[in-house]
Order: sequence, then structure tokens, then C-alpha cells
Amino acid sequence: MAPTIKEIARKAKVSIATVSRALNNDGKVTPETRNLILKISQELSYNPNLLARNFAKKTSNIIGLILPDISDEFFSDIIKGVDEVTFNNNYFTMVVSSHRYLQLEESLNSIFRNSLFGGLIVLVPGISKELKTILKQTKIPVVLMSGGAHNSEYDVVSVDNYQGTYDMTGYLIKKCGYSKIAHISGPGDNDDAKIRVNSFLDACRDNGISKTKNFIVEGNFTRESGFESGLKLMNLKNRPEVIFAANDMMAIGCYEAAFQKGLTIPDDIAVVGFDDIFVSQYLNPPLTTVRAKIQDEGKKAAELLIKKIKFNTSEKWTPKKIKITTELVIRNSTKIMK
Amino acid sequence: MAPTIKEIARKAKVSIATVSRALNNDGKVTPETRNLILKISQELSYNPNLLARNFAKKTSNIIGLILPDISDEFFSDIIKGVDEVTFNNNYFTMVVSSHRYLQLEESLNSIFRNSLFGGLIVLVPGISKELKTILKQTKIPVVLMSGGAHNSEYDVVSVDNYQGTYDMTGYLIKKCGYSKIAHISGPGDNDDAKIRVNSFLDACRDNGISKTKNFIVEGNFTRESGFESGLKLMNLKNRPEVIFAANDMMAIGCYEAAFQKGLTIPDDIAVVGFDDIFVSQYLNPPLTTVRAKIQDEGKKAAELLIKKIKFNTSEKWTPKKIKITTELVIRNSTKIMK
DNA sequence: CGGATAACTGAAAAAGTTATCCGTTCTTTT
DNA sequence: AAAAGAACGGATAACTTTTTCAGTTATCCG
Repeated sequence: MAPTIKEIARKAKVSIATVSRALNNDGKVTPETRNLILKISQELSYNPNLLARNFAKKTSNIIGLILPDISDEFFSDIIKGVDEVTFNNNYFTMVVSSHRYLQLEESLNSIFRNSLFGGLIVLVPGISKELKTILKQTKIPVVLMSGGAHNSEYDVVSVDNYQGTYDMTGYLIKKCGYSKIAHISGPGDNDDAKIRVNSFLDACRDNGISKTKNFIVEGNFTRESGFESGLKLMNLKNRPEVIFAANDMMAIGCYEAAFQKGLTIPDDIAVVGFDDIFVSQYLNPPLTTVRAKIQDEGKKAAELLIKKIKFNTSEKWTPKKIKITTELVIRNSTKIMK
Repeated sequence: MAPTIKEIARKAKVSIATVSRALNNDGKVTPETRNLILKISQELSYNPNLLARNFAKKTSNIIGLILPDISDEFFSDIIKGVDEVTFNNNYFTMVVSSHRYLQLEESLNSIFRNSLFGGLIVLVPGISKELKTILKQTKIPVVLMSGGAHNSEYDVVSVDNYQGTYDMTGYLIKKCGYSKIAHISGPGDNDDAKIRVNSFLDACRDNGISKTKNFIVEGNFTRESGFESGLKLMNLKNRPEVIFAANDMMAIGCYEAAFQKGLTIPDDIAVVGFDDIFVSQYLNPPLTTVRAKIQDEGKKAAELLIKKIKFNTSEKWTPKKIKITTELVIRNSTKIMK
């Protein structure tokens, strides 16, 4: 049977309280007893029963990371970033995929109540009313990942959607010389998507491209929707010169649409994306895109959460906002026209 | 404060024991009391305290999945498969990446001892002596993912490395007509890699290709090693016609090597891989490879583990071996020569 | 050196749930 | 109708650790 602090206490001839204190660098324990206890626990190769510890502390060293889908490469990068930080701080990361639930909010409710987690990082498309209610009720520290909510009472980490989109759009118009420019957006209820659309429109306007309205098609971040939206745009009699897909996955869909239409990229039509996922560099041609340091996003979120967890509860915590900067990655799916 | 069974007991005027039983469909409780209890717990929107439950049960509903790296796409597919099954059985999946530890065995030791997990799925390169010791000591149900150990006392799930490699090699020789055929293997201490080498050699022999010895180069499953090994092979005066990389990542490395050498695939040199990861279909040219249904592997492992956890401990459990079948995916990185 | 204070340690409670043991009530059988 | 057995439910221990409270010992200062 696995050794417990009781056993160590017996061998060291001290109380279990002292053992607990020694093991946690907690209260005041004389170095001698501390060392003795440490030595004995080494000999017994003692490992604390985490279930008991968490139960006694009424919290846990498990950080929940709530994502819509686990296997998307975009999300794996988040996971990796989060995990790196939590691991170094003696926390475990548990990824919970919420996509099988009908409602994110529904799943969050049970997650928040089962008291398994010491803290949560939740990727949300937007801040719904229900979400607000849930967040108000809970006492578990939470960090959100969301494009929106940047002037809210929540702790939020996100990619700098506005800047990234603005830069890319400017590049396409000013550097490349495109003027017929289309955007395939993410779903309308997604804050990141909305910001990208706004930024796209702002950048068009600021660069003297006006009638772009009919050049915005709504997708849903999937390859399939990128394919369909791409096809729709390519079938226009007044075809755009370049398609700016709101993420790389939809850009891949556009590649397939172009292939089906017999159009070559970038000569007949240029395509750019957002994210810079692994596959993008290997596409034919390699995809010009906005690199979001997704892993950094995960790291920052985890760091913020841990800081929040450890925060002295007597004072008032002021919500933090963190934006992850982006950079343009110019490859061969665009060309200089002039 | 979150409601507890105590509160429900008070409201229902029964003991907490009855509440526990009713909530767990456990002992005998009359439908009326059961329904009453269920109704009240609904009203209070009660959620059991998982920490307390797990602690009391001296086990947990958390399944640990130990992987060398989280973000590799290959592993994400495993995660997805595992998670799907565990989720449907009311378990949580916690992915623990062991790669930052110096020794897998070392990390396993603490994982096995901290009693956080109700069961474990461990991806191991091979069955080391230390691993055997650890597995002997523990009482936590374990399922291994490993190419080897198929005639052992362990529960093992793996891809059918032998069949997949044999089929592909046969295809290259018989269907395509290649006779100068090279293999970039995985690391020498990896059981999957070893089996693939053996199968490759067997298939060469069975198909009348003899002196292939100098056409085997050892890699380590990374893109970089694929690049270097590929370059090495391409620099031979008697260059192979086709390179069979032991996984897709190394095949990508070969693509890069070919590009650097100015060789076109498949005309100057053909390349094939193993795994069929997401990016493979988008490579230029699309990669011919062996598809391993990685997600299935995860599913099967999880199903087996849950079966083992629920197994009536009075009888003796007989270890199960599961092999995931593979299929050839023919794309354009190979050609028919005849 | 006495008293105040700090440093350390022990005893016991507490956490929420399950498991065990036992008693009561209901049903069936003779 | 009485005995046997099944069905149900209550009381309480148990799980391991942390935490609180109180007590004891050591240290410092006047």
C-alpha cells in the first residue's frame, strides 16, 4: 500500500500535522525535523495522495481548459502553451472538449459545479448573457480566451485580430497592388470573426477601397465553408483578385475551390489566411498568412490564471487584458502586381 | 455555497446514505424516495463534488493519457479518440506530456503514485525493465500503446506496423516496379520502428530484392532527421528510386531534401510515408502513405481500459492485444514505372 | 532571572462522499 | 398466523490531508 503521512509521522515520531507542514514548506518547522521528515519520505518514496490533498484544500491543482474541439491543430498549440506553464507550476492541465454538448453554457455549468478544477481557461466565441450569469456565480478563477470582451470585467487573452487583419489588408492593397479584394469571414456570432471583418473594412476604407460590400462572404472557420465561399467568390462575373480568408483552414478550402475551377494561385486569384497553422507552409503554393503565436496565447492565459489563483484574496483583483501580437508571413499565394 | 448530499438528505428527510445510493443507482431504494431525491437534487441543481467522491472511492474518474508530446498532430488524433470514448463513459481524460522529464520511467513513477488517476493509457517506445517493475507494482489499470509487447502479459493496442509496412513495400516493388528501395527508420530503441524495419526487409526478400542493407538509414521520426537522412540517401552515387520513410514527418523532411537537391518527386525520386497525417494530402505532390487510423487506436485503447477498470476483480483478467489495421493511400509521390 | 513573546508542535476537527454494518419493515411461504 | 427472508434505509466509520486552536518549549530583553 502506498505510504501516507501517518506512516511518516510514526517513523519520525512527530504528528501528522508536522509532516504536512514540513512537506508543504508551510508553517514553522525546525530544519532538523524538516530534514528528518524529508529523508523518511524519500526512503518510503512517499507521494502525496492528490485526491486527498485536493479534497482537504477544497480546491485542486487541476486547471481545466475548455475548448470547442481538441484535435484541431490550432487548439493543440493552445494546449501546448497552457500545459507548459501549468506543468512548471505543479498544476495539471485537463482539456475538456465542449463541442459535443448542445450548448457551451450548459456544459460550463456542470464543469463549474463539480469542483474538480482549481481554475479554468475557457475559449468562448463571445460573451453571452448566460455565460455572464455563470461567471458571476462561480468562485473558481477563470481566464477567457476571446476576441471580444476587451472592455469588460473579465480576464481576457486573445490574438490581436484587429492589428493582424489591418496589416494584412494594407499589405495586399498597398504592397501587392490588389484592389478587388474579398473576405471570407468566420461565423457572425464569433467575436474574433467580427473584429476581423471590421478591421478588414477599416483597412479597405483607409486605403481607398470603397465598394467592397459584396465581397464579404460568411463562412464558419471550416475547410468546407472555405471551399463553398471560395467557389461563390470565384463564380462572380467580377471576380476578386485576392481572397482573404479569416483563417487558414478556410484558405485551404479556397485552394480546393481554385483547383476545381482550374484557377492558379496566385496568378488567377490570390489567397491569404490567418493563423499560420503547420500545414500552411506546405500548401502548393505556400500560403501567405497572418501568424498568430497561438502557443503564446496559451502561455499567457495560463500565467494569468495562475497569478489569479495565487492572488491574495483580501485585496481586489483587477481584470487583465492581454493581446498577442501578430506578424505577416509572406509566402507565394500572393504576388506583387505593379 | 454548492449544495451537498447532506442538504438533499435534510430536504428529503432521509439519510445521506440513501441520497448517495439514489444518486448512484446503487443499493435498493424505492422508486418513490429515489424520485423524490432526484427531484430535489434537480431543484438545487446539485452536482456531486468529484473531489470528495473520488477521494471516498479511493479511485478517480480521471483517465491519464501519457504521451511524449502533446502538440504533434499524430498525438492529437490519439487524444481525440481516447477522449471521445472516455467522455461517453463519464470519465475525464487528462493528457500528461512526459517529454520534459529526463526519463519516461521517472515521470511514470510519480504519476502512478499520486493516485490521481483511475486508469492510465501509456504510449511507450518499448517495454523497458524499469517499466516492467513499475507496472508490476501498481494496481491502477493500465493499457499500453506500443508496437512491441504483443506476446506479453500487458494490455496492448497498436497499429499493425508489420502489415502496413509489408503492404506498402510490396506495392512499391510489385505494382510500381521499383527495385532500388530505401528505408528511413525510426529510432533503434523504438519497437514500432523495429517492426517496420523487419517488415520492410521481409517484404524486400519475399519480393526478390536482396541487397537492400545499405539502403536503411536510421532517423528519429522528426522532420529534421528525415531531411538529413533523405539527403544522405540522395547523395549516394547509386541513388534509390524510392524512399520509404517510417512516418510522414520524415517524409516531409525528404521532400525538403529533394527540393534542396533539385530533384522532383516522384520522377527523380519517389517518397512514401506512414501515418497519413493531415498535412500529407496537401504536400506537393500529395504523399503516398500508409494510413493508420490513429483515432481508432485511441478509441480502442480507451474502450479496453474502461472495460478493465469495470472488470470484476474477483476473476482473473486476461490481457488483450489489439491491432489497428492499416490501408494504403496512393497519391502522387509515387508512380507506376513499367 | 522572570516574564513576554516568538517559534514550534500536537490533538482534533473538518471536508463530502462512499461503504459497512445493522435494524426495521414488508412480503412471501408454509 | 408465524417464521423466514428480502428489501429498504439509517447511523457511522473511513478515506488522507490540511487547518485551526491550543499548548509547550525556546529565545530575548530589561
